[in-house]
Amino acid sequence: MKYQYKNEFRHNLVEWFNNEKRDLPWRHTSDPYKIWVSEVMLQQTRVDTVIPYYNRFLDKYPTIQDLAYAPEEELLKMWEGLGYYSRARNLQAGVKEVVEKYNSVVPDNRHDISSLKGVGPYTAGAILSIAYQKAEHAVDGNVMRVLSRVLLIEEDIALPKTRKVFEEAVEMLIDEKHPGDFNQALMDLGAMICTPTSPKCLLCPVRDYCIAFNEGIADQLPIKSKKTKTKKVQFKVYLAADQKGRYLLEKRPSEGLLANMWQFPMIEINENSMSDETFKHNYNVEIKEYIEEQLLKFKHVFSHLTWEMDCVYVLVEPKNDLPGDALFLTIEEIKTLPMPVSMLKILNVLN
DNA sequence: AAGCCGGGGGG
DNA sequence: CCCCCAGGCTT
Repeated sequence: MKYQYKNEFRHNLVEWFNNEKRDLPWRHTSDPYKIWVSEVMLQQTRVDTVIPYYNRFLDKYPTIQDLAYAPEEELLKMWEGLGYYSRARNLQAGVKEVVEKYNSVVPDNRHDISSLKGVGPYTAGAILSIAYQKAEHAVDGNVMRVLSRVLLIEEDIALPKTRKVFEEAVEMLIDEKHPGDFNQALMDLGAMICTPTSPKCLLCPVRDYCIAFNEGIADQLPIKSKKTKTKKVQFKVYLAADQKGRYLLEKRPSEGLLANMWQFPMIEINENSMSDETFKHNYNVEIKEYIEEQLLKFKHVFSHLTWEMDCVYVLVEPKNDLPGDALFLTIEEIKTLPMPVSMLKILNVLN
């Protein structure tokens, strides 16, 4: 596979980047640890969302050792609202491994860095190219979109095997002298010019070298097959206060959706089960009084799932020991726990 | 290869 | 309503 204009393409792209690049917090450092943090936060997450999290996170954990030994609950609280919470746990596991097995020095080769928890092909290439100036590919959604247009690649980017096509394309095109700038230039171009819909081709620094633009089909690329099917689940959520005005909270299981995050008790609504009976049975409590039959009702949307939440406010009295993962807490205590956004919406009503 | 894993912004 | 976002892990 050859591309006769690659030298000009490369030059124009990096030149554009030097003039137009966004001023982002992680572009003020070359610390591999900080680049690593930014790349993990940016997985499936927009730049504007990440910026405040990134600043707060590195203020709390300025060095790799600070993060390696942070309490998980505190770590999750710092990640609260970002989503994909396993990223935080995997990041800490990877960081801890670097501290203990690599003398706190982030590996500078693809083999070793890829062995770290949470570091996949993209993140490995991003850290290696940006922090260490290694000529490594870093193929993300932006890069696939840009190069599918420039090189008229019509493979389905939803298929895992397609990534290899783009990795080879980057290896062909990459600026060996400025690999970090080259990779980031592709991402900035994808974010600012070569956007998913309505690409601003007239402002594009490499449109002369873009096959799709010259054929007038840039807006038809990339090809992506996957479609999302979203399920609905109904829950009755119990804001259950005891005599002292504390609320019943529980910690979610250590695996699966929203692992280890805290929530108000919620019972899935089935056709053939009574939610209140299940609630009383599961938590060993008696419902003394219904304060609010419908305190709050809302939908919370995930990627593949929608929770339909029906929240009630009840006064309860413990009849026996609570389950091991549940306890009564004051509002102030609740606010220190990591909770998913769905639960923060409910917590806000209590104030 | 396909499913799971959050949340938000934009068309 | 839809899609997509500086993806990775598990099965």
